[in-house]
Amino acid sequence: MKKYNRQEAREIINELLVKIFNRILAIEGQNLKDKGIKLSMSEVHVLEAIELSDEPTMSNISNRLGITIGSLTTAINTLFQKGYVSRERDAEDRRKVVVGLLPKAVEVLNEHDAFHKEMIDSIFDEMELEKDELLIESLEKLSSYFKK
Amino acid sequence: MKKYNRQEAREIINELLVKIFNRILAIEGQNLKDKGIKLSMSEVHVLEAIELSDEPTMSNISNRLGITIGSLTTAINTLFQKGYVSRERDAEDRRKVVVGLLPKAVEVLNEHDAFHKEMIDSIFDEMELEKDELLIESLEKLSSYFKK
DNA sequence: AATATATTGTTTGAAGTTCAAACTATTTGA
DNA sequence: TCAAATAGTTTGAACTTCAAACAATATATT
Repeated sequence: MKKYNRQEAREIINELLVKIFNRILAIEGQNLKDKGIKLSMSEVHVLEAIELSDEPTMSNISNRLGITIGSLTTAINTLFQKGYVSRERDAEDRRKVVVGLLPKAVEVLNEHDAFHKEMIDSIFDEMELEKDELLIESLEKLSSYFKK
Repeated sequence: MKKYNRQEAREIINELLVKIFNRILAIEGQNLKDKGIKLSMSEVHVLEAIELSDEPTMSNISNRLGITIGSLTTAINTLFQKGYVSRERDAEDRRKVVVGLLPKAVEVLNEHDAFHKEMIDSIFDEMELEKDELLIESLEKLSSYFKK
């Protein structure tokens, strides 16, 4: 196996961090277009964040996305207007707004999920990574490192 | 070592791809602010693309960035106006515009580079990844996979 | 050489994303 | 009760990007 010194390793990780994610975003965006889905990637991310929130209030969703509530309000406005999400005040605490996914949104998320699975599967297949326990473990470490 | 099945592995990679990149962007943006650099991340990316281009014409740079030439023109306009880059027509082919980095830009790129190195070093340190040849090799594969 | 076509960039108008700050409504705590 | 905290919305501005129309230069064809 080729030996990597620290400098090479750094450059590889650097490149990975800098370039790859952009490329993935572009690929995903193209996929949406190809399927005739009239949503931007950020709108899809909003839908994902709603799906993943235990209590999908404006605060929780915006927090998960790392944007301000104000920004989220405008995003939800258009998603609501386009018929992707519902919104209503919480009966218990009427300051809160609870957002819900309408069927149209669920459909998009399913397609998006399927696309992701396919992409990752093809990575595994082409790279024969299936049994790289160490890789997965390391990626998990990398992931948790950035959660802080 | 914990065993990961394909489904778990997929979810971890998925999460990595979806979330980490945004976080890194945010961290880098904050770093610029902290250092009093009045540039956005996209502007820094433009400078990086100029640095990495063998022949930094508008086409080459925009191509590397994955944006249209038109978009790049507006970006270069402001970077030029702020004194970060030079621009001049190519003497050989007067259709081309060759962009250059001025000292102010070089300084920013050096700082940005140093920050990246520091970030990756601290990942290595904290995660004790230094000797994970396999990880590096796998990341390289992952990286080259997305270059296609 | 003259003309058509291709290449390289710029400009313009529009849309999308985001933020900060001012504001409204509701809840909680003193 | 009344002040402070919390949850969201609105507004105005900046930034990023695109597509389409346009201008200039270079290359190919006749």
